[in-house]
Amino acid sequence: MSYQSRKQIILKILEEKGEAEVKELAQQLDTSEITIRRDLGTMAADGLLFRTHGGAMKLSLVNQPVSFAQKSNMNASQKEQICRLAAAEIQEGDVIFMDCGSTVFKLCDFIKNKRIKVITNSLPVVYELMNTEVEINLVGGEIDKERQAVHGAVAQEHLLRYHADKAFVGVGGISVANGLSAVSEKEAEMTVGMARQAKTTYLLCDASKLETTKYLQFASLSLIQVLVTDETNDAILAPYREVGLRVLN
Amino acid sequence: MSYQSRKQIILKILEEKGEAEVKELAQQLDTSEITIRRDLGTMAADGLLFRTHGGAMKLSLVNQPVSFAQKSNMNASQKEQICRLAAAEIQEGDVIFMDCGSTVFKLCDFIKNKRIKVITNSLPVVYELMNTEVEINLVGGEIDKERQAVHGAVAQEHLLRYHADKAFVGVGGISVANGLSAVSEKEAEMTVGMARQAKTTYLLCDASKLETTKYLQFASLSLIQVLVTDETNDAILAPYREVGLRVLN
DNA sequence: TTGAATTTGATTATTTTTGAGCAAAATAAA
DNA sequence: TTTATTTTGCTCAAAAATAATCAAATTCAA
Repeated sequence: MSYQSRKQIILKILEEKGEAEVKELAQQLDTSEITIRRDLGTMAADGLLFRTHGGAMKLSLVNQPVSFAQKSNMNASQKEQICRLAAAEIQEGDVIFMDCGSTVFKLCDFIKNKRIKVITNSLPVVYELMNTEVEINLVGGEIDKERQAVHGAVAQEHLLRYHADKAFVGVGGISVANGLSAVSEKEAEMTVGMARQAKTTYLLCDASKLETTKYLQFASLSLIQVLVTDETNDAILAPYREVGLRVLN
Repeated sequence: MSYQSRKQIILKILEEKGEAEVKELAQQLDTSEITIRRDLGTMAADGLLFRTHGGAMKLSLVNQPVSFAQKSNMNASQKEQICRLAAAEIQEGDVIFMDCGSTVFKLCDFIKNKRIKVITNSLPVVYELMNTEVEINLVGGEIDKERQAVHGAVAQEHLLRYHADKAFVGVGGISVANGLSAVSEKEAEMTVGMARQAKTTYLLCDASKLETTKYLQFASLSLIQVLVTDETNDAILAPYREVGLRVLN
């Protein structure tokens, strides 16, 4: 049996079991341990597996990339509903902004198969869309590790280069009286930046944020054009409609 | 039986079984082993199959695309040695460029605990440094999914805003006669951009790339100041020293 | 038919692959 | 830590596969 054949079998075994020992492989492939060791050596050099003492492991078990654990599992069903509504607004060929909020992140699931261009400052969004049809443009600048996103002056200037059909943004709080508010200046800055460069700005906002105000009030309601929410109580939504907002729910 | 008829049968057998041995084929086609070897040789040259020792395999079994993760694990120990040398050059407080090569990526392991600032266009580098002390600045622009990196005109302009103490870059090939060469215009552009904005440019280059030239020749040796390599043969390295390069090995 | 070109097979030399033994290194155990 | 065990890397030799060379057989075209 040739090296190539053994290689296929070893990879298959690793794929199934995750790891394997030299002895075990030698027995299964009916060859000597030294041959297996040599095989594992070259395969490790080719980056096909991770060599351990006494055996080998599947690569993905060793160097798994940072997983972007999103807080997006909170209120998952509400967020999904909001994103379903938002995604329905997106046309093939659109250029859209997506900011770094957890609700906006969920939108990824609904646009993976659309042929659109996404401009974002959110690393989880980039990661999520990496293996899809979507073209991605990443905002450059300093990375805010806490938010897993790019913020700052250079990021703002980067935004100015682009114009998009739609911007999808999140927010800390929204109220008819006080407009939009945020918990972070950075996020507020990015929200404003994207909204200014987009024809239409969609605010994705679950019911718990309606009629709340966070510490930083940063823009009036006129910054956005569409409010997408899971709130069903028309008494709460009516005032937003009255000031000219389109409301999707 | 003619070569053409044997060729059809061999291809059919490979299609069914995935692989076959010379002996086995000689028996089935009622001919000598040397003839089969000759057949397999020409067929492999024509790209119809993959030649193994003792036989042949179907191409689809062998030609799997190599991912970035695999590339970065190829020749891992050489790359580690190179990166250890490179990392020793980095001082606390430095601002450094890192490009999107797989050798440069390995440098991440050695700088995680340094208090430095990294400017990069490589997403794997960003992910790898996300949970470390390192401050990260991400080059903005269009994402090249194949290379998992940012490239293009906007990325170039982004680079111009920054100056760094050191740039750590990879390359497709390097030779005293032809200078630096690459397999992709995008990578070459980024390499030049980083080198121009850095006081000192370090080329991380494993021995296999020394004295090779890839299809795109994009800069002379004067672009870089330091060559970091695992090559130990001074006869090969001497010419680089003679033209004024500092060589670390 | 003749003769040139091609294909095939045999023989030998070279290369590649494999396995064994032993010292060095790494891991586990005390 | 020290000691014992396992695993590995190394060199060398045997075996297998291959390449190279040359001769025989076949094919093809006048």
